[in-house]
Amino acid sequence: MALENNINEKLLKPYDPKETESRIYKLWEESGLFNPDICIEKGFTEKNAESFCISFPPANVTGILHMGHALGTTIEDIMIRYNRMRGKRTLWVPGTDHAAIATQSVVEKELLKKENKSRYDLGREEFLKRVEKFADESHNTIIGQLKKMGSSMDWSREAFTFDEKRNLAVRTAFKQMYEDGLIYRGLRIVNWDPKGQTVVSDDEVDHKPNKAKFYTFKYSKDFPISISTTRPETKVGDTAVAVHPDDPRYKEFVGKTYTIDNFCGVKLEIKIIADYEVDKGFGTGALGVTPAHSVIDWEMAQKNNLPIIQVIDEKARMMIDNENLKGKKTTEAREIIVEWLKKEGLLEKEEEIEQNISVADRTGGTIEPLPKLQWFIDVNKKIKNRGDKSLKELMLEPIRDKEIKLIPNYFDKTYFHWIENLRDWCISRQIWYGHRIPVWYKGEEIYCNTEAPKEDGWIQDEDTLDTWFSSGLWTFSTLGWPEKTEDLKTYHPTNVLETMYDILFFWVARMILMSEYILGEKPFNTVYLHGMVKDKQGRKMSKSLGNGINPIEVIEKYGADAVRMSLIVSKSPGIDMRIAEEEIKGYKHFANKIWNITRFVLDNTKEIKYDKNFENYSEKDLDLQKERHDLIVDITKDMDDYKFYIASEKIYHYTWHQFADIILEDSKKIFENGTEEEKLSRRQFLLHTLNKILVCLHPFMPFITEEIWGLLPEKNKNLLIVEPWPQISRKL
RNA sequence: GGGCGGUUAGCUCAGUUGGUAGAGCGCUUCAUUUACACUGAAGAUGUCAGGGGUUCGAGCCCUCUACCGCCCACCA
Repeated sequence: MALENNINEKLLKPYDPKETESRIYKLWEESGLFNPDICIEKGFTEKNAESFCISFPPANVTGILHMGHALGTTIEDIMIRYNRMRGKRTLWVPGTDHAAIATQSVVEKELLKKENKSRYDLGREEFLKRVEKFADESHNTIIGQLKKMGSSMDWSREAFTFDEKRNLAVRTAFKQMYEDGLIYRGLRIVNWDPKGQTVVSDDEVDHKPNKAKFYTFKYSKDFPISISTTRPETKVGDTAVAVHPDDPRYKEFVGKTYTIDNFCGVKLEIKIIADYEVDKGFGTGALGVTPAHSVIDWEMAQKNNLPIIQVIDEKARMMIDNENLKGKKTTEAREIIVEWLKKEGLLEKEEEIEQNISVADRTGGTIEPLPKLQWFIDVNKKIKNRGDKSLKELMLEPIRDKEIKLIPNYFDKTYFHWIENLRDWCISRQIWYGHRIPVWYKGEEIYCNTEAPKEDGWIQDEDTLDTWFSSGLWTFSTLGWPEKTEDLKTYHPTNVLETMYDILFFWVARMILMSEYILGEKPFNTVYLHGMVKDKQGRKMSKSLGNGINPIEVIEKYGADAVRMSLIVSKSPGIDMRIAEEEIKGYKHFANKIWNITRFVLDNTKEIKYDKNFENYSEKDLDLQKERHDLIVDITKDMDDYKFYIASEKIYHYTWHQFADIILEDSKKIFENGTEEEKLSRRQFLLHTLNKILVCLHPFMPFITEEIWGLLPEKNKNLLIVEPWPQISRKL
């Protein structure tokens, strides 16, 4: 009897993921089973089943997905598929993020490169059209990529951080915070990015090491105190010199004011003040106070009632009324002033030092601290209907009280540290792509609401919101808030938030803030933080190094199942991982192994009918059954503990090195020399074990397992995605 | 400056409540078409970074040190 007639011809050839995966994904989509409502409708999920929900971290519409996205998506899909198989009412909400500044920067860069134009050349309306077109294209690419990874997301609930519903959520949240006095407008020294022409928050500033010249000089020959600086050009804006109150060298001068008639052509009034912030041991122990261009100096100016003179404008050019300096770039002005100091014999010392310079993380522009009127969220104000707690406390408490569990838990400490140092969050941006601030002005009057005022003459604030404001609402804005929807009731708080550790502050903290403040509940129970995907040598994958692995390319080559396994097996949470193509290739071999296991099992069991409840196992097979049962108990526990890296390795090891290498080899002997009872027992065992392997492996390798599931001879079988996970006794 | 993490086989990493050191890849030898060569069998490889302590017993707990990595702050 020829083999070919009895088992599917597909199995005679090596497993072909490329042919299989798109077909299987389509099958799933057509079944509708990614949608929990349909699972209930079709009877796969109990209506009152416990819910399990993950909000997919909305992917930035800035281009294509990278390996990090592939990792996160895989981990989440594993959790979703596992919980769906456990019978839970399981929802994975997909979405994308408009990513305001990130997306705008990408489009601006392209515009400059291709057309040599700035956004101002196009104007707000035309520029926004370009951004939207780009965002739309990126969105489509991203959705396609997520499907290729096998993500079992409920596409009917897809959301975008900048669609109509989310925009309403943003306006509603803003209004509520404004009315509670948590959002206020204030004049502050902010991080101004001259390149992006916008303010950025403290979290969006990176520090880069930089060699700088450190100059020590006096404002004039008669001035009693020398000061030091790396930025002489700001010194034309000085209004004081601060010294330590206990510094004997300068005590006698404190309180006096000196007039310098000519400091590089500028007249200065310098008051000598005492402040404990000053470090006696640094430089000359005296600090030239520039209130308009330094945060600490600004604070000193407030305390001492000093005049504030802005000398640098938004384009990082000198705005002081002086013919030598006006309109000059800060770097040019620096040279002019240093030359002048040299000429006048005022420069005492010039040394090279290592310092850090602040740059905007998206544009790379050098941050210029400037005083500006911006919108802030007050993190310290007590909130009446939240038990007089501040936003800071609302963010801190769920983590401190273990109501939200971080995996790995050592991130708790990092989180606390960040909260302790948290200052008011600047939420207004001068970029164009984003949620417009729902505030209108008419003369001195200010109006804040979700809709524009009806009367004429009101002008809306030009600014847009920090992108993290809308992402902060994500766990509940995706479930329909501000409407009181069924979804919101059923799925919030969500169960798990899975993301990379680098946005713990940007995003995770902001979600806790928003959910605790607006809904009075946590946004999720567990935060699973994954590490960064690096190349074989441990370097960050980047375009400039050209060492990135494109997930889609490797999926084409080795299959999504193999890519998923390579990202999961023995890769612990929170820890950066290295990935090499050979490793992915290894799991393609594994897929083929499973394929051939199936071929062997089906070929050797075609005489019998699979009996799920078969009981007459031989003694040997009872031992094997026990071993298999113990393994499933183990794996189930690992899955419940979020230890996918261990569970996946165990099932891999069992499949290849126990089932294939030992049990299948042993079966050949039984089929040759065994009794009829032994043969029947083993045949039933093989079929039963193959079934269990497919089930347990499904969350990790969904495509091949579903494909084989469909090739098994049993009739009336449901899709594997809704096959119940094995029931195990928890007694042991 | 403050904080966090790491150091285990040649490489990449696991190692549950303390109880005889593990996996994958690689390497050596053998098997040569057997469900699978995208294969199988056998094998070699460790001062668990170092010192000290607790314990009957430490890779794991405590303590000190060294080195690597990351985060936050930032001295003008």
